[in-house]
Amino acid sequence: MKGSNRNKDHSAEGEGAGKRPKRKCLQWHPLLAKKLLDFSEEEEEDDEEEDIDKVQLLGADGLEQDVGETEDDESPEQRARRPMNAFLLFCKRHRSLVRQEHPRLDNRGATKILADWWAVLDPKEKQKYTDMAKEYKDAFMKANPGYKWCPTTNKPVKSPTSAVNPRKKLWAFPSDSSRDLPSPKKAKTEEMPQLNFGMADPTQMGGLSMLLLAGEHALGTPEISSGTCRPDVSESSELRQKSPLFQFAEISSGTSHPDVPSKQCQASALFQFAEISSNTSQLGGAEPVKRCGKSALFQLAEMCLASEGVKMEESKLIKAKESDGGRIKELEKGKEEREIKMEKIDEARLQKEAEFEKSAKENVRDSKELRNFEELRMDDIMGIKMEAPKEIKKEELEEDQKCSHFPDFSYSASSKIIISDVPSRKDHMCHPHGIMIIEDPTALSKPEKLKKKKKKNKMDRHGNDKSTPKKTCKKRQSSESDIESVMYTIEAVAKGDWGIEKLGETARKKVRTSSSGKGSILDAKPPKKKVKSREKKMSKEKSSDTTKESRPQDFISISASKNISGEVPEGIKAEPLTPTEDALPPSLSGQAKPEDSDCHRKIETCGSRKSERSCKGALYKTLVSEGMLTSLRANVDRGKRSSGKGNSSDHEGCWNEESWTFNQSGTSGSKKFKKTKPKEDSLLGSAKLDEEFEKKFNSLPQYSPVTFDRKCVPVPRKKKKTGNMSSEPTKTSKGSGDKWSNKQLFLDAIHPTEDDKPKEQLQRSLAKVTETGCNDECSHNREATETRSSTPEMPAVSAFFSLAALAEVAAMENVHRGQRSTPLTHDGQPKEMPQAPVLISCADQ
DNA sequence: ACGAATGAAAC
DNA sequence: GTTTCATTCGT
Repeated sequence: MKGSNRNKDHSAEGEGAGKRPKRKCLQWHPLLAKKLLDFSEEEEEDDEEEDIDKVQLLGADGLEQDVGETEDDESPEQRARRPMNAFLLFCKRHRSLVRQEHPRLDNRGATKILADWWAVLDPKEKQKYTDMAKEYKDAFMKANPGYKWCPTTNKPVKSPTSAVNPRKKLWAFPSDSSRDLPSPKKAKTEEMPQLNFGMADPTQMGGLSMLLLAGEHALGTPEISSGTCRPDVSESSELRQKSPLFQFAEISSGTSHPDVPSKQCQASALFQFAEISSNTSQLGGAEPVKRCGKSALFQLAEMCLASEGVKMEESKLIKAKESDGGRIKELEKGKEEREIKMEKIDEARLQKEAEFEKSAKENVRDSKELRNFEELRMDDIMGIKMEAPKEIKKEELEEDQKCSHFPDFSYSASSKIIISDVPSRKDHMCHPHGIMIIEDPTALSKPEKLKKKKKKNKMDRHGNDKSTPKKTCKKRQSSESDIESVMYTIEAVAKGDWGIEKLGETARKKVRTSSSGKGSILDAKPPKKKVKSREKKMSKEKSSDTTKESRPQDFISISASKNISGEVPEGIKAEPLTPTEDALPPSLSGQAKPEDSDCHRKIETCGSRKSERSCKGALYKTLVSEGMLTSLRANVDRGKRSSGKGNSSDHEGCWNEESWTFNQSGTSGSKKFKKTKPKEDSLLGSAKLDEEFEKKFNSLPQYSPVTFDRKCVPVPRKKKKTGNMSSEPTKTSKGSGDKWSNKQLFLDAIHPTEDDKPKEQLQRSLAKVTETGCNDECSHNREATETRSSTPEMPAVSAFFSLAALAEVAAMENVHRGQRSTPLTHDGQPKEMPQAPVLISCADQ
């Protein structure tokens, strides 16, 4: 939160501030705000017409707004920014990566690099950006019919009132100014979003504003929406066909759909998505909104609490106390019941897991595993829900399931990231199953982990890796994270106003504060991304806990990020844990995973049991030595900074933040929804547009620097050496693959502008890690991986690490940091290389 | 504010 | 063809 807004946008809110805000756009006045509130309250469903009238009135008051389509000219405020072109989109998406690599580079330099990358970029990939740009443009135009790109030569514009906007924006745009605002930028301002929101709507929104309000209102009050909405959605057909963005634009503009009511009901895919993820309410707008919302969230909260409780117990066992305890204790108090629940759940999970493992073992194939895993997960979820609900009434449960279930499913499909073993050997090493699933919902782990993790983990690690009861571990892990997640959830709820009664006390507090009135709804949006992600995560989190035997620590969250935007990185978990350790028959293990794991550990004890830990340790050491951790950290920090924005692409940021979630959920999710139920409401016109935009934006592929690097090896940035690039299409494209490939996580070494050394080192180290001690298979596999480096000599510049591995490392790092010394690695040489160029990027489709 | 890049649009 | 501006942020 904090970081994000600083940029330009504040202007909006504090118009007074005067800062530099680029644009003033129509500003939002406090007065307006009031009005806004009123409106929201009063009507939710009034017809558009009325709304419009009101709007007009408002407009009159506050500003002039011409709703008219014609373009008007002058309104200074409006300023919609022209849509970004493909290259800009690309820049936006990758700039952070570039910056990471080259921290010192100024933007210009970064831009150059980006240009180079762009030049090198595979046409196919480029096309994606182009298409996105086009789509966005179309949507934008639709929303702003009269919009002219250029003020025409005359650009009197600036001069006139130039004062206002620093930057640009002069032209007018026609009708719905509202939309303009939403332009990507604004939307971004994460924090202020509310403000922005408000700003836009009241005055100049025109009909749209009303719609938006109504929509928002609806959100706030599920019942209404539910009543009005129709499940079917007549509109859907049309809408569906169009891209969400487009639809959104239409809706917002009011052009296309006459039906007010339906609109209200239907939220844009994005919106829906968010809602769903949040569990809040209106799932489909369709039905039983209320219950759904609550239940899932609620359950989640409970789960968290429960886990917390468990954790506490364990922790006690381990060590009597923790400094943090206070909070936890409170939670604990009431939560015993939950604990019980958790236990049950756990049991169920265990069983399932066991089954899963078996199946997994049997099926070496990734695909199979994946499937199984997913299924399993689903089952788990189901089971959990089923069981958990005891308290909850059956009816609610059922509904919840419907609601949540569906969403979950979709999410899981879309949002989960599954990494197959194949790609990354390393993963295998650590995780027998080899399949990693990253769930968005994972939110759990991160935040808390930090705090607690450090403490606890230390303890655990020190003392008993093994000793700790399996359960505990798991629970613990989840628990810790859970708490955090809960907290987040709470916040989210607060913002969003979801009704979460039960959440912990803590939650309430927060909620209260934030949720005040209608505004709250609005508020919710701003944070949208975060909220969404969290929500999503929440829904699933439980499932993630599964790892039983393994120790919690293993999981990793890439905690570092935690602070970041507060989002949750989510947990990344490696489910599989260690078959090797306990029960796997050698034969089975031999097949695939175990060995891999062995590879990792090579350093420590190759032979005996290679626990994941050892692998981790090895990895950690390597990373530390190479300075990779440092770079990761840096990235994380960077991520914090930019956290709000969509582009957060940064590694950690990625996962943590939206990127991951977003992406996944975004594209696929939205689409699904759309198709399924297209609801697009007019609700938040602009907001949606933005959201859609962001969603899409996030879904755009992000390429690891390595990719580009390879392409252009030697040259200095300046000219694009097209030659090289062209030759090496390598993998850039591959990332685009639809399936999991998209989601693969690449850990790449980025070469510093000109420095090759680091890179080489990194590579070497990576190779070491991977191969050392490994059987042939390991290396073999590695090669097999998509990544194969183009040049045989450099093994793999980009090595794939499993998320789990990374997470583990991160966890270690945290510990390390906390203690100052690396616990695991005694010798660990935590030296930090200035900037080890390591990037983790996720490519989505 | 400026600039670095690319691209789209309006000249 | 040229001019504007879209994004990003360190100077």
